[in-house]
Amino acid sequence: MTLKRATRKIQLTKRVKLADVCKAAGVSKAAISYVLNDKPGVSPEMRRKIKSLMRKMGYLPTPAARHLSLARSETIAAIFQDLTAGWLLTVFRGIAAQAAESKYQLIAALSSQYGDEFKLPTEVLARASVDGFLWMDPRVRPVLVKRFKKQPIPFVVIQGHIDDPEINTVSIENSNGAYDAVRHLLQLGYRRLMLMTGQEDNVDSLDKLAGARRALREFGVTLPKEYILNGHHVASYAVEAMNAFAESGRPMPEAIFAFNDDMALAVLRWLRDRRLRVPEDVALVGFDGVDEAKGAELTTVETPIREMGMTAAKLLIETIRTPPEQRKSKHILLDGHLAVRKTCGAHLRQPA
Amino acid sequence: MTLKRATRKIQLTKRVKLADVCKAAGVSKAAISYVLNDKPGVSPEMRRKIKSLMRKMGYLPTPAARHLSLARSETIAAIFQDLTAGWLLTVFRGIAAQAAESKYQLIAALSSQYGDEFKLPTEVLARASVDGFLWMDPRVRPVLVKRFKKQPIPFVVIQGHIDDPEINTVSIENSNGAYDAVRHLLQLGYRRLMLMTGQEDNVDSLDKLAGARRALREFGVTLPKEYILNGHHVASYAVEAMNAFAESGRPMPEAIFAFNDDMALAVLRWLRDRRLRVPEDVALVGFDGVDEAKGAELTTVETPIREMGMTAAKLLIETIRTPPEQRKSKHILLDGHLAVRKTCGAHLRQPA
DNA sequence: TTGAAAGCGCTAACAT
DNA sequence: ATGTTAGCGCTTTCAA
Repeated sequence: MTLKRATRKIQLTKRVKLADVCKAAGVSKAAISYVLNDKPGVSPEMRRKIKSLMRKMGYLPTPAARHLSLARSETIAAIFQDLTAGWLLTVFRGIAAQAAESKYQLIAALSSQYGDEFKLPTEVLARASVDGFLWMDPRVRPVLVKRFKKQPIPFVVIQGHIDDPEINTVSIENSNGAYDAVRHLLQLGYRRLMLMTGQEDNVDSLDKLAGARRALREFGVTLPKEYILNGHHVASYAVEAMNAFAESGRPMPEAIFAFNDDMALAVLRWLRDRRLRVPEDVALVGFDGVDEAKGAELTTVETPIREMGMTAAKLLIETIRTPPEQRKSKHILLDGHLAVRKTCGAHLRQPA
Repeated sequence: MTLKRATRKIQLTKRVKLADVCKAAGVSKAAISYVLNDKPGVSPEMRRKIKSLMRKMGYLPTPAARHLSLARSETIAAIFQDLTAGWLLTVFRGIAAQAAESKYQLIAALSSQYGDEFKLPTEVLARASVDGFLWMDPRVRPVLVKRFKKQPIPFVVIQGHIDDPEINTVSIENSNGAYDAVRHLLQLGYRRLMLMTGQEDNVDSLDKLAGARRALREFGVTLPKEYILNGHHVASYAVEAMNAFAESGRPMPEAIFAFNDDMALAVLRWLRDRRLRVPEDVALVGFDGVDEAKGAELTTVETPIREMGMTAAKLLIETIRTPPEQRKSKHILLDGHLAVRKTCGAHLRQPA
């Protein structure tokens, strides 16, 4: 690390405040405030004069004073356990886009540094001027959430499986999407299926499993438990699971439904590394609709991840803008839909 | 989109304020404030009593009031043009980690929605209670930055190539890193080299080019301009450039130095798709040290991206905590270092 | 150890 | 159209 120390000191101007401008302009504070907030009550010429004076003096209103006076900061916080590429980043960018659109500032609070899933929201509420917050943490549990209901500050839980009528939630629907994916495979004639799931206690994974099971039941297909692999929703685990499966010597499935695209893409690579053709030898369907899926021609359940972020932010801001006594909480569920591409083999089995 | 409308209204508790607690406790506001801020001046028993009372009444101090009173919010803003996976996300997470470590809140401001590179910082300063900001935008120019020097709020420019002694900057060193990479290739005996650069006017790219040229000069090697390809620092452009080069019919280079890993990895795939062995037929070196480079055994100039974010945040917070009249600006330059792996062929040419 | 009161810099109701 | 002034909810000095 190279370090140059600059010698000259930074120039110092004391902060100009509203009172200074008002003195210089020879008008009252109210007039300045009106100009600042584009409100009527000031003559056009005075308005111009004040504006140019503010610019000349380098006046910038102190947000904290506005926040206190107005009792709102037009700032929201997004609370995430972590922010990694892919899913989470997409949700976050959706939130950021909607916040900007609604002229709100966005505080990013990552709990990876805090450990406790309760501490972070508490910390943010205590230290930051926020009008509300978005909460996206797979660890949030109804009990936890209840403790925040007492605060008179609104929040929205994202993909949190909280079934409390008093709490705003936005989630992506899992069960029907998984149902569609499996039904699609069954309709194409595949019978020996494999599921690559998320962790056993992951609610999203359980929902997808339920959907998959529903489709299997409708087609009267039974799935031996050896063909349900736990990939933890993570590519490397999926590969391990495939390796273990291969060693077991069981016949390869005709088709695989992976509960997310990360795993599906890993499985795709795994299969091709072993000279298995996709979809000719093994068909494959994923879930999520991440960007890479398109390039890989992966058939997958495309879900509106970015929209979920935007929707959650919009819902939060709407709630903030609604007088407390008129607020009603909403549960918004966003549906995915099957995007049929090459890896499921539909183009081979149902020629147009 | 399915929408369930919950019927029960959210329970409403009016916000408890300091005055309420002080009335309930039968003490003055000062006492409450002391307890709140862990300051002396209150007897232990009273302190306990007040604490339990605050909890019971669900009292949370209003941050905006603190901010105004203290003239600081312990909040900083990170201003990015956009937040995408890879480099930018890594910088951002470094910032977030350091902010959390220093107990600062972090505002994420993305200019993708604003367009103008000047508007966003202005907007943030006007609307958010921030004590300072980090500015990471390849479009920042010295003129632009000068306009913010007048504000009495500190900021740090990240990877911005601002050579102003009064402005704090943190950047990653490009030229020496590129020099090391090219010298390494030359030392291994390669002579017909190729450079895959960033955009012509990109300062980072120009710095790397200068470093590369310096190494070439030292070895007396001249590089025909046909072997300097413009990959715009982007994978897809790099592939296009390789395609165009292949069509030209010129002999393939013995070694390629790509100015970032995204391009290097793309080139790696391109080469292998054409049955060219790396490093046996063509050696390859990248720049950045992204996560994927390790898996691909890519020799690359590893740069401390995350550290840059952390360092910038730390510098900003230090500046904030320094009385204005004592502030001195710093220019911090973080060095990368060559990580020798398989794609440069060192293990073949210099057997241990 | 405790309390009273003067800010912090703005907004907005009210008076002129 | 413009000025006056009482908050907003906290911190902190000063006096008791």
